Amino acid sequence: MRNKKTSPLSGVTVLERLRDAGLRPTRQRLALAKILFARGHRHVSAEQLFNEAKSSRVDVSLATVYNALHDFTGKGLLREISIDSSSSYFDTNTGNHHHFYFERSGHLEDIPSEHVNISALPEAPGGAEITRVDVIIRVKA
Amino acid sequence: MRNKKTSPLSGVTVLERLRDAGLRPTRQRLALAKILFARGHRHVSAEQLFNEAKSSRVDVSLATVYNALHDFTGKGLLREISIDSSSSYFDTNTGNHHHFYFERSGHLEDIPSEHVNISALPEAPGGAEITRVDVIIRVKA
DNA sequence: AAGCAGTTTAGAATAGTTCTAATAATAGAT
DNA sequence: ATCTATTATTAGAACTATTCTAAACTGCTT
Repeated sequence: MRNKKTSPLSGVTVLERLRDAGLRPTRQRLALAKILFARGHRHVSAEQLFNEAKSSRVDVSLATVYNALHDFTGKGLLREISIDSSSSYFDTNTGNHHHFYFERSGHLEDIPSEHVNISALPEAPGGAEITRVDVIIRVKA
Repeated sequence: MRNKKTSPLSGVTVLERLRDAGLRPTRQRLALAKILFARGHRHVSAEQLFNEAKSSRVDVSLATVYNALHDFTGKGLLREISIDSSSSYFDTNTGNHHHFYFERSGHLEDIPSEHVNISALPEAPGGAEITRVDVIIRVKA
């Protein structure tokens, strides 16, 4: 086996990120995490990630892609979004923000939370704790 | 032929509602519409509606339930909501409002639009038209 | 009453996701 | 380094929600 962990920047950082999250940095998880976190924030479906992995000659099964996405989500590295019941998206931006949803293309775009101002939020019934507030602006495009 | 149009939203009114929407008031659509619109607003899944129909000895196929839900949605009698990628809900309240989503039970509850105040909505990219703005408040219950 | 477009239906098909249980890899102790 | 217990990966089967198919039926107009 070549390629120990001599990769420039991405390799090591991604590895630390997995370790810090308490996830074993396996070959597959590292490869997927690199694809996910290498560049800026993105929204991916399981199928998309699976295909990208294949294209970059990373050999992972679809089940592993699902496992990784859920593991990452469970540890707060990703956030799951279901806008359209046909499939889920995973957002690498786990901070507080909202979304434009382009109905025609099914594409998502982040809206920084400062750009949306919500006032007068109602109390949750029975004093239940609010997990989060999602604002989805659907646009016809 | 009792029960002609004694209650505001039963029998005849439902029939008129379908006709006005340009939908043929078939036996099945009438029965489903009665279940949906008889009482106050509600959120139903296809499976739920199918079961309620069975319980009230209305003989409809699951395919017809799906057809009806989509036809009603297409004509503005219902509004589709996908919060959880596992299944869709149809809301008999088609007016402007938002939702509490109870994560544990998967239950939905309406929030009148007056109870949420959104200011500073961003422009849609490329001047695209905004179809609607959904606010989902997820609560841990 | 007759014809036809619009509906319904059972069951097959599909899409996305999860499960199974066998195999392999990792972390930590030796 | 090696051993071991634990955790991860995998192919393929299974599952769930939904859509499709194509044949039978119904409500509407004439």
